[in-house]
Amino acid sequence: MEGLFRHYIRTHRLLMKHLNDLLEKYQLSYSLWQVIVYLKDSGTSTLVDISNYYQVEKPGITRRVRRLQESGLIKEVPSTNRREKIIELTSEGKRVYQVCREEITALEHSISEGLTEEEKQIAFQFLMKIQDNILSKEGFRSE
Amino acid sequence: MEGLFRHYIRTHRLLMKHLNDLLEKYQLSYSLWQVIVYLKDSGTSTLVDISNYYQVEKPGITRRVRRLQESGLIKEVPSTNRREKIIELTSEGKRVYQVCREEITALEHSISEGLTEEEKQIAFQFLMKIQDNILSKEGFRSE
DNA sequence: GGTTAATAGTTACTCTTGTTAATTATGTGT
DNA sequence: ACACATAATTAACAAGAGTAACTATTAACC
Repeated sequence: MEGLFRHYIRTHRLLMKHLNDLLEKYQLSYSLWQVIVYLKDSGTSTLVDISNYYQVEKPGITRRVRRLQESGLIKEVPSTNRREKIIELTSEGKRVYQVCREEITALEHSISEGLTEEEKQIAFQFLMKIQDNILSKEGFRSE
Repeated sequence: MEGLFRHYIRTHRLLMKHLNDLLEKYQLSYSLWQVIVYLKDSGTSTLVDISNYYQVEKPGITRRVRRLQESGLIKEVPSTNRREKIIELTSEGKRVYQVCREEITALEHSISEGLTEEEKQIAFQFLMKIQDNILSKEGFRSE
């Protein structure tokens, strides 16, 4: 299968460009969107949780969270633990999530046009398999 | 197909990390590797050709080419046209290409382990279809 | 043929994102 | 009580991409 990964990476660039164009309208980027999605799913979270989930170093998450806090999309939840910072979406954050979610879903549909459910299913399995293989490779060198 | 694109992007991060780790051993990165691959396929090229192919702005290509020239992997080809710069791989560049090519192919195989040719074929078609859809979307807004 | 317009490449600057290392503050375990 | 681990932050740095402005050269056209 010649060129599979090359096309994978090439397509990624195109996709990200569209996603970021879309999110830019809301003063967001994909990296900020990831935090929003994570909070939408988890309700509340610490920064370390997000760091582990996306495998991004903590300083990166600190920056993302600061920017989202500044734009009023997330807020800190009062907690007895004064070491960790627990955050959640504000109501404005939830609203923005909904709006973007719809736009992104529409984009995804238009991009998947002409593909059958079965093809998408196999593509999904392909991704999961690759992910597994990479992660198990990493496991062997103890990461 | 819920989460298809999320997984796509997530997997991309993992993949790039491995590719860059591999290329780092040769003082390369994926962005430099792209130029090498393009020159391997095309023989000679101008900077604008590369810029168009990868859809990266010209200053980015200028930077990549400068770095590759400094490390002696590409060189300028004498030409009558003094406006455009025609470049090609040096013999050292071709040697490095071969070495990296083998390593990358091995990495790709290990990452694709457990997938049938048919599955890879469908995944490839999936990527091509997405690419087409995105590009035709762009076409409509005249890019 | 000479002026105008387009093109190739570069430079300077900015932005986003990510990394490592060091620091502070707080919590846990023994 | 003390040593150790953990959460978060700051600072410094690097890779990569983008825009705008500029130079030099070529192509186009009247």
